[in-house]
Amino acid sequence: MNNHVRELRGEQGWSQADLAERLDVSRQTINAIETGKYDPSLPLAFKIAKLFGRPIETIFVPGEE
Amino acid sequence: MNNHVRELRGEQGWSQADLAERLDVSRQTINAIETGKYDPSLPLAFKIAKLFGRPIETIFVPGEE
DNA sequence: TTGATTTGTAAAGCATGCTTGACATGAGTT
DNA sequence: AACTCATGTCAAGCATGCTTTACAAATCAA
Repeated sequence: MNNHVRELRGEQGWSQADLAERLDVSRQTINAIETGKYDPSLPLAFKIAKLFGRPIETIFVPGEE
Repeated sequence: MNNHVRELRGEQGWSQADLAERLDVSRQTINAIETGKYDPSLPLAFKIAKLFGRPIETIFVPGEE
């Protein structure tokens, strides 16, 4: 599952630590998601989508590696 | 996290076992999601949304218990 | 070049998602 | 009554998501 978290974070000028704090998760979790180590849980995906003001489907893209 | 899986499944006249088979998961997984025992993973949420032809946000509703 | 920030990564541990197998109950048949 | 199907639930086990701590490498400012 590919995602656009890094680009969206970059648009806001946020570090991984900044984003982690806003989502109330660890910085390593953000890094793991951005580097494709694993997918977020559904609740975390919702928090990410809400923070960036976009539908989940426009941030996370299944089927890609 | 609340969801409308049971209603959507009912509209199609499918049993939990039917839906499980279409999603390639166990019947117990469907039952657990419908009864609110846990949320699906993000990949499974995508499969459910695709099967019912609706956005994830219209099937899963965070913030409710 | 030194120092501060950012990112990547690793290990160990706990929490959650999903599996198989099994059993109980209720509704509808025959 | 006996049978079948759908649903709920439990236990044990494996896979994944997330945590903290820690350290290394890259970037940029001064």
